[in-house]
Parts: sequence; C-alpha cells; structure tokens
Amino acid sequence: MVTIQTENFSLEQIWQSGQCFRMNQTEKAVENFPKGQATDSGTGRGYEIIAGQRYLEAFSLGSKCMLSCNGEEYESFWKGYFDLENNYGSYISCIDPEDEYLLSAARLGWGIRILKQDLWETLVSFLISQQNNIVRIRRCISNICNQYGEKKVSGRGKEYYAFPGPEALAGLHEDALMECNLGYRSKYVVRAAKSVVSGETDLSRIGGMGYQDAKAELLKLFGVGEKVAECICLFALHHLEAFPVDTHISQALGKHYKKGFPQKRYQGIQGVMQQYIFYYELHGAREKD
DNA sequence: CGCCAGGGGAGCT
DNA sequence: AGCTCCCCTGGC
Repeated sequence: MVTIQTENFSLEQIWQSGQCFRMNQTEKAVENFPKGQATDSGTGRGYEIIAGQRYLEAFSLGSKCMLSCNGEEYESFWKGYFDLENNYGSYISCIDPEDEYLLSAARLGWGIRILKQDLWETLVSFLISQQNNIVRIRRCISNICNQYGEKKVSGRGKEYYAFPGPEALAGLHEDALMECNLGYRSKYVVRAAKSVVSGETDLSRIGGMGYQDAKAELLKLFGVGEKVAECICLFALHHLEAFPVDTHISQALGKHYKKGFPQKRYQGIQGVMQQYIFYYELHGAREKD
C-alpha cells in the first residue's frame, strides 16, 4: 500500500475525463482500505484500474490517495502512469487571466491528469470510440478483454483480464469482434492487429517518434483519422501538443473561441487545456447559448 | 416498429 | 476543405 499526497490530482476527475476505459468506480475497493477513513470523506470513492497486465485499486480521500501497490511498483509504473512527475498547477497558471471560460474549466477540472497509457491499448480503445458513447466503449473493451485477454489474479485475490496483445487478435476474421459489440469497428481493430503483427506498423518505433511523425504514422492505419490519432498521441504517447477535436470540443470552440483556440499561447500544452474544456463541457454547469 | 444519435472515417469532388 | 455516405447498437 502506498499513500500519496499530491496536488492537482483527482481520481474522480480522471475517471470522468474518459481517457481510460478500464478504470471503474467500485464499492469493493473501499473495504480494502482502513475503516473510518473510507467513509468520512464525502468524495471518498474506490476505483479499480487495469492497465496492460496490471491491476490497481485506488482510493482517494481528501488530498490523500491510497494505492494498492508497493513502493517499487509505484515508482516504476503507477507514478508515471498518472503523470505525477508533472506539476499541473503550473499548466493552469499559464492560462490567460482574461480567459474566463478556460479559467472556469480548469477550476472545475483541477485534478485531471493526462495518463500515460499503453499504445496498443489506446489505439484499440479509440478505434472503438468513433460514433460511440463512453458507456458502450467501456463495455466493448471489457468484452474483448474477457474473451481474448489473459485471466490474471491480483495480489489481493481479485480476478481480472489483461488487455489482449495484437497477436491475440491478428488471426481473427475481420467481423469476429462483432460478438464483442464492436459493430462495424470490428474490422478496424482486427486490421490494426494484423498490421502490428506483420511488422507493417511498429508501435515501439512510433513510441519513440515526435508528435508530428507519430501522428502521421498512426493516420496510415485503417480506421484512424485525425481525431483518433490526436487522442492516441495525447493519451498514450503523452504528446501534450496534441489537441483532439471531437463534436463537443468543436461546439465549445465555436461558442467561446470564434477566432479559433489560441494554439500559440498554449504551445506544447494544448492537450491539457483540451482536457479541461472537454471535462467542463461534459460535467460542468451548462449555460444557455 | 421506425427513427436517430453516439467523443468519426473513407471516399469522393 | 467540404461534402456524402457509411457502419452498428441502444434508447426512445
């Protein structure tokens, strides 16, 4: 068990930000944490997170957060996964003091982090995300993992399914994943798996590329367009200059940035701002048009 | 049952 | 760049 105390970190906000489709709120996790502490915080909630082969239970309590891993796992993996090395307060302080909208967005989403997720997993997740809603995306991914992922048991005895690697999906018929509820997106995922296994797409090479090159490489994949490529760059490769524009962001930009979003002012950290805006649009107070 | 939207993308012009 | 048309599932 590791207890961390970090500013600008909120599991709830990260969960709601929808970058990770294998993070869930859970009641069970609460039982695993010290009694008393778990219940007195109104915001206290447990989460379970599956990342690649790993499983983590996490519980936040005020400014503290408890993680069901040991110090070594925390230092070598989860610290980086949650991007706890970076100071998001400094990103927020970059915001134009005259930009009331963005200030409000950051005020609401103060605890969001840009996760550093596995590239393959993120690629598949966002291939599935197109023309799809978050609840169903979660179910799709859960189905794929249950069917094709390796069954594992956590140190605390919890069973879970790891995310299947590309080799586990490459042999499938293009429509095989319709059983997992992917619909027409099935062939995107299977083709991507084939491409990776054949060596046509080299994920580790893409992982070493800069933003522009990585994006260009991802765009070659069938089913990957502008928006999905940006999401992968941001949520897996941690290129913070990536700025995914989906329908929500597009609407928000039209409403609040008629002259366009000030990309130059936020050069290199646009992705962080995008997340504040996205979160604000989905979970913030709605205003009239 | 029909209709339509859900964090796009491909394939045209 | 801006259009169609496309695909599937779930909710109404």
